[in-house]
Amino acid sequence: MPRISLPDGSIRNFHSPLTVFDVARDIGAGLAKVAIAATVNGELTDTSALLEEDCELSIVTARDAAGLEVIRHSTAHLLAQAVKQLFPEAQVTIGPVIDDGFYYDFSYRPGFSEDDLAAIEQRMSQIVKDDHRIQRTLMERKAAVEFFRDQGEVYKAEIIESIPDDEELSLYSQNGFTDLCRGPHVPSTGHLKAFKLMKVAGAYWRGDSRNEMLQRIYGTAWPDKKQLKAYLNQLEEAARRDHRKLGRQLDLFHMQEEAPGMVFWHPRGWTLYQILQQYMRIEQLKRNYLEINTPEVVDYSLWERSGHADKFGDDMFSVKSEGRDFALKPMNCPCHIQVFNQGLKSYRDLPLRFAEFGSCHRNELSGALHGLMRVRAFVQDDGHIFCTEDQVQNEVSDFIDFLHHVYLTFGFTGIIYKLSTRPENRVGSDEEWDKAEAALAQALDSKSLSWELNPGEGAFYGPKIEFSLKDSIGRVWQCGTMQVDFSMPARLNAEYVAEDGSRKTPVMLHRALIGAFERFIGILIEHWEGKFPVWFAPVQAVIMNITDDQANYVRETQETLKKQGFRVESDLRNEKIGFKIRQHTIQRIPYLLIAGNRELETNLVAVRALDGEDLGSMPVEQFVRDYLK
RNA sequence: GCCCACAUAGCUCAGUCGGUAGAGCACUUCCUUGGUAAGGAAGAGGUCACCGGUUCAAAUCCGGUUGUGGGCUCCA
Repeated sequence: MPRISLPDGSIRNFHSPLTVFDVARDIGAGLAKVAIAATVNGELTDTSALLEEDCELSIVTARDAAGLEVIRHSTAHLLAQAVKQLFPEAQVTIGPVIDDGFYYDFSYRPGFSEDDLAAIEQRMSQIVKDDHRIQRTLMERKAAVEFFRDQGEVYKAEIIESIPDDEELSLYSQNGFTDLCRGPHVPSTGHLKAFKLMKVAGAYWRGDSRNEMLQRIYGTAWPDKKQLKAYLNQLEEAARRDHRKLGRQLDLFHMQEEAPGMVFWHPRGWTLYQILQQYMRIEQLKRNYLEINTPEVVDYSLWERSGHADKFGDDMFSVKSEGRDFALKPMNCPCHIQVFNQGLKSYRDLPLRFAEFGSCHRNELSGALHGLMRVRAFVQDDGHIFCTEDQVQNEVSDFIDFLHHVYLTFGFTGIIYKLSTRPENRVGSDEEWDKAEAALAQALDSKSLSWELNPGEGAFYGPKIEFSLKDSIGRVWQCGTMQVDFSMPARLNAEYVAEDGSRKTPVMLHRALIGAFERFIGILIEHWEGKFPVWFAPVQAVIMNITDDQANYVRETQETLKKQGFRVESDLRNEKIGFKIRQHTIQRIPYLLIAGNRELETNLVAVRALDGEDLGSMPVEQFVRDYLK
């Protein structure tokens, strides 16, 4: 007779055998209806699970976070069932839960079109309406492999074969459709009330581009229609913040077919770029960086010596001139070593910090390009620190502080930290890797940052920390980086004279805070939704007249502000003031200054903030003091 | 590069059954000189991304190329 403890502290006794569902029904018919899973002694299970011993039980419904995951997982199975009904020759593979929904990968040579999605979704709704029971069964591994192979499901069979021998295999069946799955799942298909198939995409089997490309169908699922609708609205909202859209609306930049993956910056966008660069220049000078500049077109032999030609040759743009082969630099490091190598360096010179706003070109795969976020020509806030091994941790620590200072200036809080460690193919000794990985991890830990480990994802020359930010729809983009390099200084003969007079090879740290200006500005546009703070706004204020009488006053006032270095435009067009305000508000100008006869006579300007707030009339000097500075 | 879509005026988009293109905004000119998110009128503007095919006839159907978007892979 099991004793069941419930979350409210009560204990109920039952005669076994009984299931989770029985308990839920005992508590109330309403609960039994909405129960989709349960936790038994903290472990998530199906409502059909048998309770044979004393346990702590909590019924899971769609309202629980765990319940939502179950719903999404079950919706993925629902999708697979619908696909198998409509396209019997399609093979199932995997169908996991992801943020906001799920996907399922199928092997289906003809491929799915977007029209197919509508038909599949319709079939899914029908299966939900029929409310089929979902049943769990256990099977031995060998039998399971045979079971799926018999059905022609070679991918499933392959998955099962890769599962360890001792693990229990569970299968879930709904109206004749059976899938391998750890579960748990909702009790019946009728519990899946709000879902939508979002898109079809290709995805390589097991994430390897040498494998077959599968057909992936993405979907979203929610406890109810209202939440589904809210989610879809939220997506539309995010699309409004898209930097490509705002880039056009705010006249910041454009791209065109003749230069794929490269940016034409317009006056306002280039102003953003310059403000960001000037800000970074001042901040790094404060921290003892020495700014340099190096060539963009460099003889191919340097890339051969640095190792780039070997590993990244396809990604480099090359140029031939007078029979010589050149390449556009894909990164700045080899050039920085050339500067380091001029003149004999002493240990007293270390750490030596070079910085460059380095213009790089990389011939990225066409399919990888993405607005400002992934381009073929970009400028990095690149820097290389030449130092001794003992100086590494301190430099890394200072760098993280620097990065936090910069990111906080822009209001970024959700920074994602990843530590990528030694890959299989690498240079350097295990001792060096141990030391460098430990230095990076300790620098992160000493600041109490929570970071993810990316095992095996480091560069061949050393481990790295990646600092990433999210765009408006939650896509993660790497911006900052800190990499330890054991290889390149030696390859390119960098050395310094140590205390004992011997020649030693310095460690090189590659580092960037914002990463690429293009990407960072893309993220900033979305982060601020184009409403830049006044210090960053390409146009800080527009001053406008009401009638022609104030035209000269407006011109003079604009001149006064421009002479003080502020970015101010005037609007003297023969238009009503409401029209001008509307246009400049849409352009997200932080302050609008209005001059009518009242202001002309009193030598004031009427100030309106972007949010519409009337800040009153004031002398220009007061506006500068209170709002521009 | 691979999978799925898309490409019409400067921008946002419509264009049915294949019969040589349309709206709003923006632009130019004129009227209007006004007080905090769109004053009025007229005008100009398109080799329907590009190349080829089918057809008496192609923005429309078919094939290819380029670019863009969403994914996958990649991102030194």
